[in-house]
Amino acid sequence: MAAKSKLTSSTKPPGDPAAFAQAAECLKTLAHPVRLRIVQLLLHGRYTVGELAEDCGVPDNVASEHLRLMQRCGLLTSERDGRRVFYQIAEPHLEDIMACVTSRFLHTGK
Amino acid sequence: MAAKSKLTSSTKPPGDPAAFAQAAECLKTLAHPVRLRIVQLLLHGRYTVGELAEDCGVPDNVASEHLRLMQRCGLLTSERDGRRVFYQIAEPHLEDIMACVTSRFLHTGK
DNA sequence: TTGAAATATCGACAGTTCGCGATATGTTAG
DNA sequence: CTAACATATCGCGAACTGTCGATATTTCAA
Repeated sequence: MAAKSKLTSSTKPPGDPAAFAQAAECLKTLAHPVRLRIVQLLLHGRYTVGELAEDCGVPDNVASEHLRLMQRCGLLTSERDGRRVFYQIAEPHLEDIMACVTSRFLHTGK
Repeated sequence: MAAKSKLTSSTKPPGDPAAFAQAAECLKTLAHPVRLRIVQLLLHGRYTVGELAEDCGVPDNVASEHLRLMQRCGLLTSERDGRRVFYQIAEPHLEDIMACVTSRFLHTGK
């Protein structure tokens, strides 16, 4: 049964490769300056595509694509109101993750 | 002075674009299945390049490149011991972020 | 010294991502 | 109806990423 020598590990945490793949995809979706900013904004209020685009300094269609990406990933949901579309946070853990990111990079804490 | 109408926001969180760019780069570095697994392992113990490579199911040189990426980003540091090289966590916030990721994707909690 | 082990580096390739311009869809007003 | 507005989608090209094979470096052992 070939007991592979365990050199340094005391106990290795279990890790389902598929779960890591999924987590990586989700993080990759988040790992973009504009998308991070969008998430931060949506955690604090309700915004239309155009408002998000303007704040981020990108054209509307670019913002729309970022939003679609995050929606496909399950991070956001959208809701139409007349001609406008409002996006909102769908994944509760985004708040925790953004808190980590914020406390590290935008030492907004304090 | 064109007071731009604030439609939906109550108060927008401040956001330094450069900070978001840096955060995004850091997250992007983390956003890879192998690198996530490596970080998880290093949070629990001390491993050589070869051990990490074997656990992740990738050739040694590939693991080495992933480690170098994370080192360049400031996430890890390395320490030589004979022919082996041990990597370790350099960025304290990695523990928090991995906790978020773990609780979402590897509901190892409970 | 020579050889083998552990890790690192390099060049090249396929695959992906990003942002753009143009166009398409959907909605409201006149 | 038509026109204007808000958002979404498509195709393209430039830039980047991940992986591989081959080679280089460092270290130990005999």
